[in-house]
Amino acid sequence: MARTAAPGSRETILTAASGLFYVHGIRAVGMAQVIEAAGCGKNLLYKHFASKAELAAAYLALARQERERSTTEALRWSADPAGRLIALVEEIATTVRQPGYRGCAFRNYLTEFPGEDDAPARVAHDYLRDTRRQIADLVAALDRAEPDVLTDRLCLLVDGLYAGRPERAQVAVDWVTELVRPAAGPR
Amino acid sequence: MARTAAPGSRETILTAASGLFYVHGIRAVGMAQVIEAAGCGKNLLYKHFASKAELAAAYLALARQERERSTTEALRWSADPAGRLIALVEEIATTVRQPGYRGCAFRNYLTEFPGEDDAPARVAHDYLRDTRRQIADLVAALDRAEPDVLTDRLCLLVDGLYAGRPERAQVAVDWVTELVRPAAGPR
DNA sequence: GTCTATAGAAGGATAGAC
DNA sequence: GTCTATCCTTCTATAGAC
Repeated sequence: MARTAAPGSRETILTAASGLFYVHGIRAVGMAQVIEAAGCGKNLLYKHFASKAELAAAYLALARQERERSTTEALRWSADPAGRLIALVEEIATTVRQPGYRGCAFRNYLTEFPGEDDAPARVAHDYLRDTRRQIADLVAALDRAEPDVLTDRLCLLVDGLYAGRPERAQVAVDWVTELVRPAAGPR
Repeated sequence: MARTAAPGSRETILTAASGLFYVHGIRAVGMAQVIEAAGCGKNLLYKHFASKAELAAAYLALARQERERSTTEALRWSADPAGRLIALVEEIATTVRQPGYRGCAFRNYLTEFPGEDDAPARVAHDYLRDTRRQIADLVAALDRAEPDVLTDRLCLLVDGLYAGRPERAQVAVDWVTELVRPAAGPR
């Protein structure tokens, strides 16, 4: 019988690539670097990922999975829409405060590859569209007047939170709390 | 006799490079592309700019000049701090709404070259620091309680405005107006 | 023998720099 | 124009597990 394929080699490569891509940017990282970090041969990498674009798409897809896992976990303890919106922003604030934080992977990709319409760009655009829709749905559930304005404001705030410094994370959380619980008492 | 250097050749090259850098990103544009767009020889480019990093630094310095020209022009008609803050954000909103808008050049650079500490990175960091300080100064002039919180909120809002879609530009302007003129009547 | 893996050479394009 | 270097990708050669 033939030699069995190494299990988990795809994950090993993808994990190595993800770390490098996020820290240094995708354009700055060469395939040789990924291969060295993964400790595999070139053939194996190209067997799992036909091109660098596909590897980048897989990197973003994995990032989405991790983001969604964190988000659903954060939303687990809040039942009402206002609490869920606060938890949503709190989770992003926690992410932003992490030591190695280097921006949103999806927004970073679209900045690194502007105007492109390949597989990773679609993953990035889909993620941004879906997360904004999630905010819109929660705002709609708040049953307030002018939900569109509040949705836009929260999206603006989230975009600023992702882009900004960790020092402003708490300010964003406090602000959202104030916005979705207007009569919540002193801040 | 030797031929005299073409006057304005530096500006021609820098203008060509700036357009390409902003639209496609700096990493995506090669020096050959800049040379072709500028319609000059390679030697002339390297006479004016010793390296691509220097050309990128000049591109960002030019972008800063243009931003500051627009900003001072926008602030010209407002004397009070609140009006100036609104005008500041209105000017950014106008920029964001322009057809070819592709993000803030300085923030884009820092995303394309993370962790770098070269000449263009310094230009970018200086610009961000100074613009944030400008907001802080205007907020201080408002003479309100908790100026730091309002400053952070405005910076958050501005970051979100730069990062987001043009459709949200008006929302940002309205929000700032509400923030700095709390009793300004119906929106 | 057969399959998978690594390692390295080589293709072809393009990069920045002189 | 040229030089060197590096990019992504492919192909070849070899070693090891079944």
